[in-house]
Amino acid sequence: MGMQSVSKQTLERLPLYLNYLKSLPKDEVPNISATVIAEKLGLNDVQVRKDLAMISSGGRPKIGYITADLTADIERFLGYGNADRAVIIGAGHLGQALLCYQGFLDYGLDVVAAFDTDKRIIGAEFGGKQVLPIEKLPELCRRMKIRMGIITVPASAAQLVCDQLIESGIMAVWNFAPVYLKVPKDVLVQNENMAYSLAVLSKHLTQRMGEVQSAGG
Amino acid sequence: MGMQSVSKQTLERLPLYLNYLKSLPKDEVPNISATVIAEKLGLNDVQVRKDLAMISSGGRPKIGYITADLTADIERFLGYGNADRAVIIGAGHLGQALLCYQGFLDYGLDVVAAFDTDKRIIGAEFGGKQVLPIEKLPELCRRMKIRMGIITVPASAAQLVCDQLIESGIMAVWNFAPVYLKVPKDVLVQNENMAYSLAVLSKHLTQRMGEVQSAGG
DNA sequence: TAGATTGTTAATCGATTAACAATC
DNA sequence: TAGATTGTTAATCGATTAACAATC
Repeated sequence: MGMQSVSKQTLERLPLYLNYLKSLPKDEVPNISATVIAEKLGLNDVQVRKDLAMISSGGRPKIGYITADLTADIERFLGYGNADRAVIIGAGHLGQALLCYQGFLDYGLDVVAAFDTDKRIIGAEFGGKQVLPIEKLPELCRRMKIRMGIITVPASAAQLVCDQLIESGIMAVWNFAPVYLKVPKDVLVQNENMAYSLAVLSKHLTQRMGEVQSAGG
Repeated sequence: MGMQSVSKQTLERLPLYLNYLKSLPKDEVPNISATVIAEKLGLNDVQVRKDLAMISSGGRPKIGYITADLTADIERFLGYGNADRAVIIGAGHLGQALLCYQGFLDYGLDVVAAFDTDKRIIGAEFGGKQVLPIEKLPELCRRMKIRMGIITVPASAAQLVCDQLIESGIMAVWNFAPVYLKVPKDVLVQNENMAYSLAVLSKHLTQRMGEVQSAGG
């Protein structure tokens, strides 16, 4: 048990475990084993056990983990509960969708406002959150000690916006624009790059198609 | 050179290379080296060279690759050009945002329509694409030979929708719902799970904060 | 007890990186 | 030519998986 740093792979699996634990009928499954979690999620059981060992106070042989405690341990580790505040830059379709998404608070993210340069959209509200002029970004970030920025502008504007965010004190950038962003090494960029996903999906389809054709001919 | 199967990591880096190549001023950079690409994208040059060796006809010592040829090779490999057709299930905010996004065609994806169960939204158009009743899904998928489905429904409905997609002949699922989807092993699920990204970003912020505090105290 | 499950140590696997010969 | 760059072979690294003793 401990709050030591955890590999990126482990960090990405933790929400998956949490998600599964929360899907269990309440109070009906007091204990849960790594073996069962692994099986349900299509993973290796030792891997699950190692991941859980990093963040929980441990399970008991034959019995497994206490479901409620494990759930709480993962949530605490992921920082759900004390949400990070974030701003969105770019209030187009995607920005609006993210502004309206009510579920972020459950994942420890509190989107406080959006920024844009388009006068026609400044002042509008989406999901109860305002679109402000980009000029107000530095002051608001500093005043509210905001450390996360979400980039939903077109690719051509993304690096400029990223620079402005860093200038405003942001330490973590969630980038939805399909570009590589250059940042200082203490700033983390997480790319939600749809082109990556599409490449993987598309290649799978092409390969499947090839197989079917070879099998047929 | 060859169309052999490529690791997932390589597949995810290819759009990054392509993106960089396209950002170069047209006709002004006839040749490009793996060394330069690696430097600009913060990667190892041997890694870039190995990735490119999988899909290109090769570069020349001292000169590098022919920019235009390399660009074309990556696009061909990723299947840009002959787009995969896809349907979106769930025409809420995120579904609408994806329907409206004009850039998918550039990435080899042609979204043909959306489906929903909500009568108030059925018949509406977003980005020139219609929202149809979910009942019409199987027939349309079969008739148009659609093999990719995009899930943008709430978590609670995602597995049901996924089953319907597979029933309709879909082979690749792009899942935006924060749930693990159970599928036959010849179907590929690519999760665009924002909880993963948020976990990585949030942990970075927590660790940075810890460092700053230790440095200060 | 018997056996399921934990947690750890060792082996395997695959991706990244280093070293280097070939070449333009 | 000299040196930058390619492509390949070998070494390293880290994550996954297997093996196994401990334990409830």
